[in-house]
Amino acid sequence: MVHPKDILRNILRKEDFFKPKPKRHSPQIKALTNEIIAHLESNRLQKAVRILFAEPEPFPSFIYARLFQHCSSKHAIIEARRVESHLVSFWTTPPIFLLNRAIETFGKCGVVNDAQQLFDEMLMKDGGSWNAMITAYSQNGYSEKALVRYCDMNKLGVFANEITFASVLGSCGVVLEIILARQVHGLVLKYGFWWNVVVISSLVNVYGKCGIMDDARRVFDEILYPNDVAWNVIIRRYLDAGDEREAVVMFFKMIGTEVRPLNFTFSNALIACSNKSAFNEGIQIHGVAVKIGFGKDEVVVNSLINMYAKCGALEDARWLFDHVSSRDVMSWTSIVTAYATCGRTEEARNLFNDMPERTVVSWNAMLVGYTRFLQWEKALEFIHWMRKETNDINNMTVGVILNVCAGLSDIVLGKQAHGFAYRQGFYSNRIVANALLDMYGKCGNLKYSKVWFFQMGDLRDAVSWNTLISHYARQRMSEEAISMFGEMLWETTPSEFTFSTILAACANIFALEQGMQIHCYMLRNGYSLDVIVRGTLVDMYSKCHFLDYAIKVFKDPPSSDLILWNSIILGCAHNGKGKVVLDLFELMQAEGIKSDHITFKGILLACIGEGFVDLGRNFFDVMSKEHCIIPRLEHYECMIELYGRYGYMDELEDFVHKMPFEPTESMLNKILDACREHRHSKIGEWAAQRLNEFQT
DNA sequence: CTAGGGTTAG
Repeated sequence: MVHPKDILRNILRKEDFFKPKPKRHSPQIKALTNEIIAHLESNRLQKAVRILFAEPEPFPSFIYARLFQHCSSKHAIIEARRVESHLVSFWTTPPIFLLNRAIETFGKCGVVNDAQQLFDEMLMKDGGSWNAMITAYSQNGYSEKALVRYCDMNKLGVFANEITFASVLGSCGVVLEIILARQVHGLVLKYGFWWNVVVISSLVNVYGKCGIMDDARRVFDEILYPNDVAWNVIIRRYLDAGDEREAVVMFFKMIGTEVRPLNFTFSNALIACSNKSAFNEGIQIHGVAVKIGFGKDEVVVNSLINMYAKCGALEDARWLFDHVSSRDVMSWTSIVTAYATCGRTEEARNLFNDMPERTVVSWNAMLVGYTRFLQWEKALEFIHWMRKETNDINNMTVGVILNVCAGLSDIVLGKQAHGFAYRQGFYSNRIVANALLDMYGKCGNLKYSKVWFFQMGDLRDAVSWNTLISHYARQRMSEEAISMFGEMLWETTPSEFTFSTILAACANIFALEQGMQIHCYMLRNGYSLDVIVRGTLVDMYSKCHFLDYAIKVFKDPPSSDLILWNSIILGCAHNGKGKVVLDLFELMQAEGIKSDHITFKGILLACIGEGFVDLGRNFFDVMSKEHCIIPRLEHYECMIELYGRYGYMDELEDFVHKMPFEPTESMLNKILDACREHRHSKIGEWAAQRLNEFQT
């Protein structure tokens, strides 16, 4: 069998026929050539090119190659164009390989149009020309064009080689072209390129990017000696696929081989630890990094800062930052992010102010910190400052600006931000579009939210559906929310977030039937019942007086999540199972679960239901004295209800006068009712008088 | 000689 490479070689040999015979260069050209080399060696590209134009005749071909090489590494577009123009002007037939170099250089300089023009004008092309063109497309983000060119190449019968395949697979990975990638996989095996690490790791990359980790792993395992990039690819793909565990496992497997990791591989492993809050593994990776000499690598240190911050070890992150030898924008941004995302926005801001230079990401990090901790005013002030200082914004910035408008429920501001997003050209970005949807909903303009929702078209995703449904649910339009859920199933897949929203809507209107259906849907389709979903399920069942089911969901599997315990406690309290509430509370103590103000609200409600006045008073005292929970308005309301309902009027009077704040209107009404019921005029008169003051 | 991977925000 004839190897395709040989066929290619034969074709080339035929083309040699058309080449002009190599001619001797004049002594003058030789002198100029030496001059060019001298300039290039001392890094004077411009002068070198100028000398080239001193003579309108061909120079030795290797000099063009060297000039192109310099243009590529310096991104020198003008010089590249000049060298190419000399080549095509003064040669009768420029050698194909030099034109290929020109195409590559244009590609590296980011001027794809120049590359394409030259490619289209070439009368003679070889496989290298196609490779150069395809690579130029794929390196500049024109993945579809790269793939189209590859198809043209096949149609013309030009053979692809390993370089073609590597580029094509890279583009397939960007546009998730799995079908073409599989075809290329077949050709790679057929042509016998299975030994080529570059090609095979590109395959691993495509499979991983398309979410087919099983195939990615199978191909990876067939690499005899994976190199650093191959390991990096498989680890990164596990990370993106959400399999952080396997990413870390693979990282340590790699450490067991001779291959020295890349700094980015450390980053990827550390990100995996951050996502899973795997502090111990993170520390081990830190140890490895120091041991094999990555302790001072900026990329690694920045990732370590992030890892420590995300694992809650802010002080360790700070220590690293303070001791890093050379701080760059990214380490500054990392430490600002660390402080901002854990709510220490003040310290984050101080660090931010000290930054020698900033990027959009640094600005955004601050903004995200403010919004996550609901500091809307500060966020707004920051936005104004940001707009004054820099024009650098991206979709993230616009999204957060819209979040701030939503948080402030300021529709006027929101509309301004809407216009801003439109003018800045971020209208067709998914994050921005969803933020816009959310903003109109939170500002109370649900009507426009819905209009925009339909206008979004292809931009609409599961997040958009969740957003709109949650706004319907939040604005007490539960029926609409539930019917939208039905429509959602036609277009996209619901998430746990969707289910908890819908279940809450069901609970609002006591739609037991639908609630149960949702519950069954989740079980049938293998959704995990996380604590949030279980909490809403418990809520839904107990609101619909289906306490047995609520308890079943609560019990299995056992959980130590406080919110879940609160849900069942409130559920029992509202269903008149006060004694169960007290049992549950005892169990909670035994399990060592810390209670909060909601737990105690449930307990007090239970005492009201059962008429345990002394017990209730006792719990109210214990709450602040032993559990360090400051009683809130609703706890005081409960106590007033408790004393009032069971006629403990002296205790009631004493309690009300000792309250650290003025009684509210509804409290006074409650007191008045109790006084009527139990014929106790003294405090009743007082309450009536205070109520009158309220009305005037 | 050309080719593959890639940090910080949500």
